[in-house]
Amino acid sequence: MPRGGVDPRTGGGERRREILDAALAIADEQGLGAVTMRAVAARIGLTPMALYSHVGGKEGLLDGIVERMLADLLPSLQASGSLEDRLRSLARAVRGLARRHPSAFALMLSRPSVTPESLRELDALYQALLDIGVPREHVPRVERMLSTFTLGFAASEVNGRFQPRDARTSRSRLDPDTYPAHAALRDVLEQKIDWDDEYEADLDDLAHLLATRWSG
Amino acid sequence: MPRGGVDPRTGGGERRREILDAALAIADEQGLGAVTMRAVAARIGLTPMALYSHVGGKEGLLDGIVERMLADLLPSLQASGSLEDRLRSLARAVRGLARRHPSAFALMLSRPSVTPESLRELDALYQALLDIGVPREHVPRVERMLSTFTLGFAASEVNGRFQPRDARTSRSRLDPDTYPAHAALRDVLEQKIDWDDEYEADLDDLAHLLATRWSG
DNA sequence: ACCTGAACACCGTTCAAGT
DNA sequence: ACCTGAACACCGTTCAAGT
Repeated sequence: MPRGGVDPRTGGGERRREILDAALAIADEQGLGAVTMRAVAARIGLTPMALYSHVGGKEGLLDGIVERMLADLLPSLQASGSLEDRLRSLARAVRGLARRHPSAFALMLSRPSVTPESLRELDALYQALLDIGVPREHVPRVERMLSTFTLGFAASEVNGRFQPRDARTSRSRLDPDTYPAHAALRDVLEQKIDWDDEYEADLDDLAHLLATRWSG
Repeated sequence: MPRGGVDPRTGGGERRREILDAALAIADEQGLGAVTMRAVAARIGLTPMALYSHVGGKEGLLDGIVERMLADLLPSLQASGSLEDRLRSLARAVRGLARRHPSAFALMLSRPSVTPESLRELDALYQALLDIGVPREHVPRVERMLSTFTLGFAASEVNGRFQPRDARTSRSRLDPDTYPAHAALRDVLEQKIDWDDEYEADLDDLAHLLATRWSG
């Protein structure tokens, strides 16, 4: 084992960045399944084996993709405005990230992020929650709750979990006896959904929660 | 194309169930990556090609795994007690499902579920939200918000997103100048987290939201 | 330090054939 | 209807070798 050497999974360098950008581009164009050591290498004119010293292997390659995506969120942290505006700005940035990288975004919910960039983002979130008045001992938990919802919504949207393939047609033809609530909500369920509006309404609800939970 | 035939991806039968159970068992024992057409076939003494008439291919196999997991949630719907108790019971069942099938659970966030079982679960949820007093036009959105959080929390927990590999050691050694909020929360961040407690606290928050949002 | 080339043990899936 | 067997075009990774 290369004990004294540089960790092959995190070693910096331009080549590493070039590799990760190629992997992300392939994911965007052809899906995560097309992100292959061979395909990534070919896109930048290398042999598959050349990647190993830069990303360590397939798993390291996927970790690196998450790292690159998180870097995209940094600018939204410098947004000005009220605290709530900055939280909303970050939440919107997460959703925008999911729409830019719909296939790769799934990785965000499955891999812990411990890069310096993500920690800075986390720190800004902690500070915002403290300033809003969330009790110290609840701050990490509330951050996890908000990030879980934010990531989960974006992932659900881009993965199509919210849009069953035959939703509008079959949902209206459900048997009212076995699915009474569907029948009662039939007109609501047949409405076309604007996901921008839905997301903003969810953020309103969460802001309401933060505003009322520890004030009464 | 077999236009008049039975859809190969949804065709019932004991063999299909046997195949899906084998796939889920392999996912539980060796991870989702080990769920291979060849491995699943071998476990029940078949040739890989024999699976195609029952699940339609690799994608259909993964859809089937979701179908089998959702079936596990049904019993929790018959729970008695108050409406809030039944919602909490379902939320706990989702988390329990994730812990029984940590590897396969990731599929739940990426695939829309339109099987009859999942629709019945959805119907019960709609009814509960209506009874609680959520306005008709908000019910589908609130259901999506709650299910997104519930699935996202369970997925984050079992995937390790909440537990960065070197969390307790490195988090306490962060530079206070670049990570001021982490420094301010240092004692809180060093506490050991009980995920049962955290989940219940989150459910309390969401119940608070439902109780206050449309009453004032 | 960085990269290549050949080889190994795997994949999912098509196709023609059996009963 | 259900299953098999051989074949095809892929994978990630090891290893020995080059510069």
